[in-house]
Amino acid sequence: MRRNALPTDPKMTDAPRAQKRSRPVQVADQIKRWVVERDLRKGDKLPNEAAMIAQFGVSKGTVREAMRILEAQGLIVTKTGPGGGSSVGEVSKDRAMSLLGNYFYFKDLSLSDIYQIRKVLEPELVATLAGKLDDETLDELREMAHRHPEPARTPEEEKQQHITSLAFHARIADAADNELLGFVISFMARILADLTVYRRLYAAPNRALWERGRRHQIDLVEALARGDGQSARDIMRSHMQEAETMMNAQEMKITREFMAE
Amino acid sequence: MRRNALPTDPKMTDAPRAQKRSRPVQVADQIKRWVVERDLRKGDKLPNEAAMIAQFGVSKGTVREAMRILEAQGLIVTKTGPGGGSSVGEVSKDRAMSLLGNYFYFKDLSLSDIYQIRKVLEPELVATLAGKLDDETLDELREMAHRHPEPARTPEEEKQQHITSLAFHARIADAADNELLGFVISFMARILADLTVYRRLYAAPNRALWERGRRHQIDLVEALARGDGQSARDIMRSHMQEAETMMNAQEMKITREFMAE
DNA sequence: GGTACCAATTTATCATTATCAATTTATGGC
DNA sequence: GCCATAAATTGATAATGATAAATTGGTACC
Repeated sequence: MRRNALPTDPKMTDAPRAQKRSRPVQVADQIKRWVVERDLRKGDKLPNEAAMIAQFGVSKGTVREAMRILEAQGLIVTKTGPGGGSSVGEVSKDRAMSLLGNYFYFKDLSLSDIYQIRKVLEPELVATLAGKLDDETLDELREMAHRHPEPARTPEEEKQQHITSLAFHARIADAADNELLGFVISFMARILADLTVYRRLYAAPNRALWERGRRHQIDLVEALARGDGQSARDIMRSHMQEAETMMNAQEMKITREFMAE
Repeated sequence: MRRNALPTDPKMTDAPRAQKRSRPVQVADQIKRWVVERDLRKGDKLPNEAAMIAQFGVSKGTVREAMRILEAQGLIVTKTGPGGGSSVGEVSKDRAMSLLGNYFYFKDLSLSDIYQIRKVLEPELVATLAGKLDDETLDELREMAHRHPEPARTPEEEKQQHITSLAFHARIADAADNELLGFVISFMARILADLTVYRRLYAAPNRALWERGRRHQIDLVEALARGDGQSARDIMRSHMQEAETMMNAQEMKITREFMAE
């Protein structure tokens, strides 16, 4: 299947274009078009600096600034030395999350915002994933679900357990066939994981609550393993409901760092 | 409330860092940190080129490349002239969508992927929005719902109707309190809108089907206006179900352009 | 003759410096 | 007030050298 196309220039038409935008940006857009026209894929090489200088009739500095633009967007990678130069580089999930994180840096997301979405998306995901996970993935999930057999006794342990739990959800998301669904869920897990660096999320929960959360994960993996989508959906729903309750019980200002790549 | 923080550098620790990454990237990261430390906001000014050259001890070209990196990510804007220079610029929704679109360029999303998510998110959104929209927004929605009183007679009209319908959904998403929820829904609407540029999405639908779709939108606006969240949710669910059916009836390869900023 | 190593060469990008052009705000004359 | 001009700032080019890494080629060893 042919792929999607890169965004080059929306607002301006072709004739009066080329004005008002800096040369590096124009060159970057031309390179994007060049890549799309040829349907280049990850690893395919671009012309080297000298060739671009000649082709676009701009200076070396301009070409380099254009390359930094494309590099910052994750679209190319550049290497020095013989056989080096720039080549098309698939945008990594990490980078995409960082760039999206920059957008939400200014947005003051709340925990309830995130849980409103988790509550509906995560059950949907596990329902479609039931019976489709390979043994290796299931084993990984089992390991994570069983990793902490006792409630945390220190804030450090608690933080570690929380991170493991988020990694559990992210691992499921990574297995999604639906890339968009998987991405959104992973993104939320990452936001939540970043938060724990700066603030303790869970207040000392009682043992019964903790045990229910653990059971949820364990039961979920087995429902996924035996292909029981409906059970998986129900368990996840219940799990999300409970997690949200715990979150809401906390003082919950969101203080997130700009995400790192 | 304090805001989230920018991603500077995850993988490397502080000591052995600063190696292996190009100077422009290092400078860009330092500027990010500088911005976060001072909690600068949109419009706040950064030091000018000359000052940065002095502060970081690098050449003008390096500083400029660093600026292009930050600019490409939407984090700064730069102006020439007296009183010009670079300043912090809130990442726009459009740019965030473009950058995210670059990621999915390589991912071969299918229509059913998108509808799997729309089916659960859009009903959730309208349920929380019922009774909370101002009159101006409601009027806009009414206008869009009523804009095409007759089924399309030509492919051009049909495309226009489809775009209006997606704008309807995007308009609702823009009104969301939950910025993440609104963003994801808008993003999906934009992907779908881009698709129509290259391919006719709807096959000649029968009049009854078309009329039901129109009714859905009209009824939805009124449910939102009178604050009836449950009805709004049900209507949207039904609407998504029907739209998905129409989509699935089509040959549906996804061929999207790289999104433009 | 082949193979493993190591140094020199070559091919790229990386980075600096110097200089001038373009743009836009500020200023001063009227 | 208006308009021309100056000043401040980024934009762009050219020339030069530094740095990184793959290739080449030589050499010793078996």
